[in-house]
Amino acid sequence: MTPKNTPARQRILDAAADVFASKGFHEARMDEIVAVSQTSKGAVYHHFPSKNYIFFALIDKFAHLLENRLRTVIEKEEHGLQRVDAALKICVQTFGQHRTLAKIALVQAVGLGETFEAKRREINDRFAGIIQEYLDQAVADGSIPPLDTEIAARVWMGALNEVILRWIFAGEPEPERALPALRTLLLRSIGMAEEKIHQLDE
Amino acid sequence: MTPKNTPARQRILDAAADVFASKGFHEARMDEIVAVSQTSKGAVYHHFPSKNYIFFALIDKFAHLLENRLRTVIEKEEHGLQRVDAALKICVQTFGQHRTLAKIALVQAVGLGETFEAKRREINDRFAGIIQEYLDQAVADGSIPPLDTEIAARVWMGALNEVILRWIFAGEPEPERALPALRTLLLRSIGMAEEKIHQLDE
DNA sequence: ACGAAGAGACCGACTGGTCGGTCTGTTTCT
DNA sequence: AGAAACAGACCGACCAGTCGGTCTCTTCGT
Repeated sequence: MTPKNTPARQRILDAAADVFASKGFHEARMDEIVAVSQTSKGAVYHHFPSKNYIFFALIDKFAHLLENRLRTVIEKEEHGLQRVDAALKICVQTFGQHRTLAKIALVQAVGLGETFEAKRREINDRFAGIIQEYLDQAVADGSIPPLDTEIAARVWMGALNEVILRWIFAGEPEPERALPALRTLLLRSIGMAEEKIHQLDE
Repeated sequence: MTPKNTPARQRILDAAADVFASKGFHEARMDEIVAVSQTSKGAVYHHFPSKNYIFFALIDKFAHLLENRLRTVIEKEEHGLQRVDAALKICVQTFGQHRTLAKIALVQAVGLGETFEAKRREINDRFAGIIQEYLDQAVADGSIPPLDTEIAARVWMGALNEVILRWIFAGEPEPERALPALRTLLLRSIGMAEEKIHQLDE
């Protein structure tokens, strides 16, 4: 079972998120997490077995949150087009609500050792898989012309990733502003008819 | 002036590239670079002031190589469409020829401290700028409809990045195979007319 | 021609600060 | 009382970088 959330435990997680997000995994010092969380070395190691574990926990938490939201929102919509729109919106919204976790998952989790990389790839692939799944449906029901959905899924992930990243670092363009442009670009890329795309703009 | 290339110096750089690429910056041990390069601690620190410096040097080298090739190849072509095609090709080709450097630049350089991140962003922004520049030209000469070229440039970078990354880690799909699909997706995304895109397929 | 003197490449044992993690209490619940 | 939660002093592995020294190779005075 997942461990219960004592207030201290939560404070530690929040502190860790802040420190990891701003310093990166290696530069983050356990002592700083201790300081920011206003607890102690003892408390931290009472609740968590290691630095790695805390980092993993944060990433996992975010990945699950995003995946659940995505699946929920997507299943609610009927047609491929609305699904895409809803999915993009919920992604941007979730990243927006959790900037620090987003930064950890997208930036700080990259370039660590093989152990971390495996985890990261696994999550990455799962999301690419989700996108591909729905693209395949869209092809099957004739909403879009046939295409290499594997590549398309990667292209979409990369694009979204980059736009979010840009916002995390530069603070602009705001996702809410970038979203329509992004949506148009992505839908066009898979050959969606121009009229259909503009249906969403009402 | 740039330091002259003694054989030892070059061996150290090559070794560093291998070790950094496979282990990441922090996990890479100077002792391993020493071992792989078949030199010694003294030799390494005789040629380079620090671990950071070597890492920077490798990234810079690759970024300049890529930028030069890009500019050369692009200027050689007349029309927007051919330029895009040539640019994509040379990117993929360059990444392909330098897998280890590519991995360092795209993966291992992420999530290090503020110092590294600044450098990385600077390079990233420069490339995004290049893409945007040519997209703006294409809009100006009427090859494509008006659009938010800043977002479009980021989308392109992200997409290319992700596809290359996927290949670096999974070994497939081969860029040569992925390239046509990628090209079609990207050109469609900016509203290039379908007939024009297919002109490239002859 | 040739040896001394210098320069620069290179070697590797060693060091010293750093930081994740532990351990011995102390306090606070139940 | 007993256990869980917490505090913080302390440990010791680890590793980037140092430093005294060696080994060529060139240069130059005689």
